[in-house]
Amino acid sequence: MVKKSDGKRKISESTIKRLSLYYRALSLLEKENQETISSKELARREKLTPAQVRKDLSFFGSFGTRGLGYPVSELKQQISEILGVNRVWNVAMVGVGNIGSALVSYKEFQKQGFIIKLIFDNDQRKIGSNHKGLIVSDIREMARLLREHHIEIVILAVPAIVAQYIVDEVVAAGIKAILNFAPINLQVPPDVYLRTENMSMELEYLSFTLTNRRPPAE
Amino acid sequence: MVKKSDGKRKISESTIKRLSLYYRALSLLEKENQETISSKELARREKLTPAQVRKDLSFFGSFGTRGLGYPVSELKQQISEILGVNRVWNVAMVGVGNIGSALVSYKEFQKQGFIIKLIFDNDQRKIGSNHKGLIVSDIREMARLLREHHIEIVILAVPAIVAQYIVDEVVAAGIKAILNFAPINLQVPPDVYLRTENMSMELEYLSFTLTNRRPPAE
DNA sequence: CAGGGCATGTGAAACCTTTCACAATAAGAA
DNA sequence: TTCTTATTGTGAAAGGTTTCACATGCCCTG
Ligand SMILES: NC(=O)c1ccc[n+]([C@@H]2O[C@H](COP(=O)([O-])OP(=O)(O)OC[C@H]3O[C@@H](n4cnc5c(N)ncnc54)[C@H](O)[C@@H]3O)[C@@H](O)[C@H]2O)c1
Ligand SMILES: NC(=O)c1ccc[n+]([C@@H]2O[C@H](COP(=O)([O-])OP(=O)(O)OC[C@H]3O[C@@H](n4cnc5c(N)ncnc54)[C@H](O)[C@@H]3O)[C@@H](O)[C@H]2O)c1
Repeated sequence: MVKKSDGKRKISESTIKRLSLYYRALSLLEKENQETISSKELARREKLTPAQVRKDLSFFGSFGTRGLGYPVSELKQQISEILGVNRVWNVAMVGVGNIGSALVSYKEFQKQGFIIKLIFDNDQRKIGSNHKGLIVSDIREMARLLREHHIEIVILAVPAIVAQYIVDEVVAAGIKAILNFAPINLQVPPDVYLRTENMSMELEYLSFTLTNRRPPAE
Repeated sequence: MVKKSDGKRKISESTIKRLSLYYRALSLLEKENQETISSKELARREKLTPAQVRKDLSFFGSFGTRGLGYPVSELKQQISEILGVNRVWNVAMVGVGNIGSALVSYKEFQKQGFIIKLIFDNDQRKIGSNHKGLIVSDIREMARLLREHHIEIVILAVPAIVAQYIVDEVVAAGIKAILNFAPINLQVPPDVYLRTENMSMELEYLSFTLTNRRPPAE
């Protein structure tokens, strides 16, 4: 039994992120041919609590069997439907510099169904060159190409200074989902989903914990 | 007046992450020679609420002036002390592949005081080669070199399959802070701070929102 | 086919975070 | 100096998330 019809469930960001963790864990378990898994064991593997695992899953349905646990393959399939990763997403990369090229070369994204179809830059020396089988397109062709190739997700790896400008173009081209790597707060209309990956923030978080940690046993 | 002595304040992860945002915003404001900023304006710039900004800052002290706002340079300085970014951190990178090289080439980290001093790999073809002025060291020398160069933070950019093994070595070498890019849940002792940057999770989050978004006006 | 054991699913409680709302108060005007 | 205006700093309220605890119910054994 899967809850589908009640369209106004408010699922929290943390629940969705944990679904990603469950999905990854279940993929590994499936490879190991394990047939079922308990919330306890799944929690242990992802450093969570069993109650949290059960509560998260319960928002979407009842997938387990009392006394036994969850069927690995079936639950994985269910979560893939919830996350929308049971399909292929057409992705474009904008900015083929250090981080942009690294991401284009990363095969895991493709394996997970995020297929980078187009890559853009404004550097004449890069336009036309080949990156892992993809030809760098001119940024001036972006709006047209995004539409023609039915791109649904854009990854932004351009300098922060031009990021807002590019976002405006991307939004104007009808894109509704953007993953941004520039360390800047970008403005988008409410129907566009934006996630910003901020690596400096993670380093600063480590810096904070190192700085403010309890002094080692006085 | 700065709260310093009360050592058991529990500061939430989200507050710390927002401090990073404030810090970045204040750096920009300082460059624009703005002298003061209100919680209202700071909130607007980072898409937060004024109350949140004030509450966050109030955990650490009273930095503002009623009726006027916060002094930009002074607040920036205070936050840099809180985050521990008013100093230099010695960093090592393990794994000089796609993402590792991209991060080593990224000058912003150095500018922020996170200085990559050492880079490691186990690939004989890479060991000894030059990346942005740094020579790739043999992973077998890691424990010794980490100590000799007083490294405090390690960035992990190795394949997931070897990540736990490397973490164990890094921990054995006395490192207390690790930023991990491998999509795997790593085990560390309680006195070691680990942050994992999971880009697939962000793409899956976008996939979820695109899949489950309210259908556009029926 | 009955009973014990085990793990789910879930309200309720506990806990944590954000927002509200206003007294306090500094700056600048008059 | 006193008044006006603006904005902080912060308890209290509201809202959200996690954990607890247990009834429920399926599996497996005998
Ligand atoms: N390199 C990293 O490890 C890293 C880490 C965290 C964040 N970032 C962020 O990611 C972004 C890219 O970083 P990078 O190191 O790859 O920089 P980079 O300079 O190597 O790459 C940026 C690319 O964007 C292209 N570009 C510039 N303006 C453009 C435009 N108007 N249209 C299209 N393309 C344009 C450039 O030609 C270049 O190829 C930056 O915002 C940076 O802050 C990078
Ligand atoms: N490339 C990306 O965009 C990207 C994105 C997200 C996550 N990641 C993760 O980051 C990690 C690195 O990815 P990548 O694309 O750079 O891979 P890569 O294969 O290009 O680089 C990995 C590097 O680690 C080195 N290495 C392997 N075993 C080692 C060992 N035992 N000791 C020292 N070095 C060792 C390899 O020689 C190689 O240089 C992976 O875990 C990947 O899942 C990468």
